[in-house]
Amino acid sequence: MKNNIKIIFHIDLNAFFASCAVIKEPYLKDKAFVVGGSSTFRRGVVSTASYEARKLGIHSAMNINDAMRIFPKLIIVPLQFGLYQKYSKLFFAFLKQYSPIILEGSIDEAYVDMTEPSLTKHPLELAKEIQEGLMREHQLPCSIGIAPTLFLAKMASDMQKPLGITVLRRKDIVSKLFPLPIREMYGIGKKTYPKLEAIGIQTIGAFTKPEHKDQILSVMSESSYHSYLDHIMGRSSDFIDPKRYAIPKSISNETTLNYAMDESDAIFSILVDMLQTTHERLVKEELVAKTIGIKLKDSEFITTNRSQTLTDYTDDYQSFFDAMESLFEENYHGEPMRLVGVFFNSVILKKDLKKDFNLFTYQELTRREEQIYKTIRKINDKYPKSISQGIKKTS
DNA sequence: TCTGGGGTCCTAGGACCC
DNA sequence: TCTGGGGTCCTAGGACCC
Repeated sequence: MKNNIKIIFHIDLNAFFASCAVIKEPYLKDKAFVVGGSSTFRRGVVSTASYEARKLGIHSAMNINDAMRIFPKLIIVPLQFGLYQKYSKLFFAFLKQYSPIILEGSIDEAYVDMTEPSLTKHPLELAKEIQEGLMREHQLPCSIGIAPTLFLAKMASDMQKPLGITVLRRKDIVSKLFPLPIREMYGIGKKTYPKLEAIGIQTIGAFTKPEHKDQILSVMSESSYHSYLDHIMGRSSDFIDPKRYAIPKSISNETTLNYAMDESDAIFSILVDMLQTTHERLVKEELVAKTIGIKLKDSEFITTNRSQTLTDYTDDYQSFFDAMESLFEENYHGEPMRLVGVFFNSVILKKDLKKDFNLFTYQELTRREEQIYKTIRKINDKYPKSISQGIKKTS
């Protein structure tokens, strides 16, 4: 058992893109609207629905056309990423007033270690202050989960929306977490929950029953099973690493085409455009990458990724271009494509490059040295006397 | 109903080396 | 002579999340 129980807050901005839209266009307040889509091409999906739209049965990931069919007077607000970035920054800056130990879970959610602040003020009071402060200063409604681990805090913040505050202690797990449908568990997605439901696991509580273990192992690996079990029982991580996600591990750019395109030159020129914009971002953020790849989706929406790892980390455009060109030539054979994209993998900070390289050389030298010593030891074992005599001579 | 775009993490197999 | 196991890197794909 842990001696020091941590107090982790998970703070989730409610309908974040919709909240930003209302800040910018106050007339949207209390209206049924959605953010997302690309109305000019009549394609795309709902990114975020306002709470009024949700009452009508409109939800995120829904096709815009379907949403319009439900409510023809639905207002469609285009995505404005600059706006979200701006309010996201204000959100995290606001939280830093309470604790420096913050993990940016995504653009609109944060994990904060509130153990220290809770020594002088009750966690519930702190949560109320944060919730009211975000609303008063930035017009951003949020839900807050308070728990001893990151996972439990995340589950707790989901329990009351909007504007909820939920405490989930280890002793509350059976009463508050166990009754939830298994599909509401963070990490269980649309592929896994039907499998679990099919074998009779309907709730999070049922998942934990020892007599169900064998059945569950028929639909997932033993390591996944134990990791989910640890999450549920409050045995997973309570450590917040602010540096996690600070540097991207990959960056990418992709686009869905309006129709299935099969002109090789046209597809390649789109790829070149995407390489340019992705490469610009790489340089702007002072990153280097080692792997470049292309992503293609055919008219059946079957995805193919093809990548190539270069000999070294680099930000040299021509190297990426050449690799991309050969990947395209080797893998594209004239099929109609609905989506094309470019991605960089194995991304690191440019300033870490020297360090990494030195580390590599160091490891390489160490490895060679060890080999040499091994060889010497072998010889030593074979001819102990002559070698020791030799050493004596030289010393 | 023809289906976004940007990410993270995990797994598994093959190649290669020791 | 045959066989083996472990570690690391690369590639591809899948699941999941916002």
